[in-house]
Amino acid sequence: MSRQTDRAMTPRLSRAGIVDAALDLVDRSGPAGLSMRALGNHLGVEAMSLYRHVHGKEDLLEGVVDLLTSELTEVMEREAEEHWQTFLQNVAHAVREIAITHPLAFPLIATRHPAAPWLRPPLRSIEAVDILLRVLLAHGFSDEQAVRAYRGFSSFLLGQLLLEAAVRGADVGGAGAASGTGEPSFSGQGEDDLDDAPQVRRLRPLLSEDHSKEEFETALEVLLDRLEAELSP
Amino acid sequence: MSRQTDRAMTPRLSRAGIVDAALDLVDRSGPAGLSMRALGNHLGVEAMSLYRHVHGKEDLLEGVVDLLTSELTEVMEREAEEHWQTFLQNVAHAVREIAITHPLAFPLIATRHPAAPWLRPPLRSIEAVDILLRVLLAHGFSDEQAVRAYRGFSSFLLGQLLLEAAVRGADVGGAGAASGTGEPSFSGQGEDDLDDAPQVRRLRPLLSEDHSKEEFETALEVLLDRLEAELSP
DNA sequence: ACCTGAACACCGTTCAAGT
DNA sequence: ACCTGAACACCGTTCAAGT
Repeated sequence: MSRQTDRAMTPRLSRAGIVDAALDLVDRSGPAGLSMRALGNHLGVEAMSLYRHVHGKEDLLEGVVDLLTSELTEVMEREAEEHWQTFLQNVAHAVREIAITHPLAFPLIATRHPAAPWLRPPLRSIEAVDILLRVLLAHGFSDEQAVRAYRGFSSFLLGQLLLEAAVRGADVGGAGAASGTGEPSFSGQGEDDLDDAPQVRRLRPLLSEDHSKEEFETALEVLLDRLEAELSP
Repeated sequence: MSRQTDRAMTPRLSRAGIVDAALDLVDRSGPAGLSMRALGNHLGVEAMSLYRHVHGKEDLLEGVVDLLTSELTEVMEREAEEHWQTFLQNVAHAVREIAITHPLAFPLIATRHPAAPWLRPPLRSIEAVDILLRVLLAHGFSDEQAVRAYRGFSSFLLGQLLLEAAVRGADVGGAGAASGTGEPSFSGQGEDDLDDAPQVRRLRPLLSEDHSKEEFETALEVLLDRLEAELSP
């Protein structure tokens, strides 16, 4: 039927291909839109076939998270020789890039239980954490300072980017809600509750402005300044 | 059969009771452990009966989040006359209390799409945001400063508490994994990968220490100081 | 070696029917 | 008025069977 080499059937499925397709599905319709059956369908195959290449849905999601963060580890390896401030800047921007290009998938990175208790999302691999600690230690951080910096850095990234991803994810499609059909122009279901919230009503334009880029940059600056101050008091 | 008043059957089910039970289930086994059928079972009733009192699972989860945050709004109302720094301190501690007592449920607050785009978790009600803005404005914050403070405050809470809840949630039961039976003493599946991560291995004791309380307090201090500096430059 | 059909134990949800 | 049985369209996962 289809073209194939003489002896062996080229396998139509592979773990990498399956994980790619899974990320694709999540990007389009969120984690709720990812089912083994929908994924099989998307790949032109029955759902059961996936189990040859992936240990189950849990493993599949793990694969998606790894795919998202693998790029990040590469950045970290590449930038490991930079000054620690430049390094953290570039890592932060790389994580933000992931959050922005995959707003519906980013919560997976944040929310799924990491393999070890001292792995703090969004840095989810031992390798990544090791590089980060190594860079800090190489620039004069004590053990305690390096660990504290790691903690502050991860908290900062998570808080900032989860909220930014939520806003962008809502634009893309949110929790799989159909948009366009249905209510004609009902711009949110808490619209009249604003009568009891005069400040929110008055400041609505300001509250709706998107300053995520600048906020991220200045919050990152603040964090780096604080780390530097703690480093050489 | 069972005791009842003369005329009317006292309804065995109510929205509040259902939502209470749902939170109970989530607290015990995480969001994955909450199904309409399991919840019905837990309440001694068929799953279909729940639909009289709750619009569906989505609405049920909304109810759980509201239940978790209702206490928070009360705190905010009670503390609205305090100085803005005291107010933010007390609100922050109230949110942390929720994260600590409901570590498996807290991600719901963080991750579920809020009703309006300018509602930033973990502050999920218009009322709560309005109180916060009002307090800040009453103490000399400009509109822009108040909105910026609101954004910084929510990012801080989310990053800090989501990570703290994740750690505590893993102890409680995590993603519904059975603990105790199974592998005898296999303390985590990335144990030998530590060969390639010398810093992580060396610093493992330090990385495993839990300083979430102090970190929360000092990060909160830093945030408040920054807001104060911005307020009167 | 790889994919599939059939099957099992679950989901959320609806609706006519019972009391 | 409130709860239920039966049913529908979905899930994840297993396993013997097909090619």
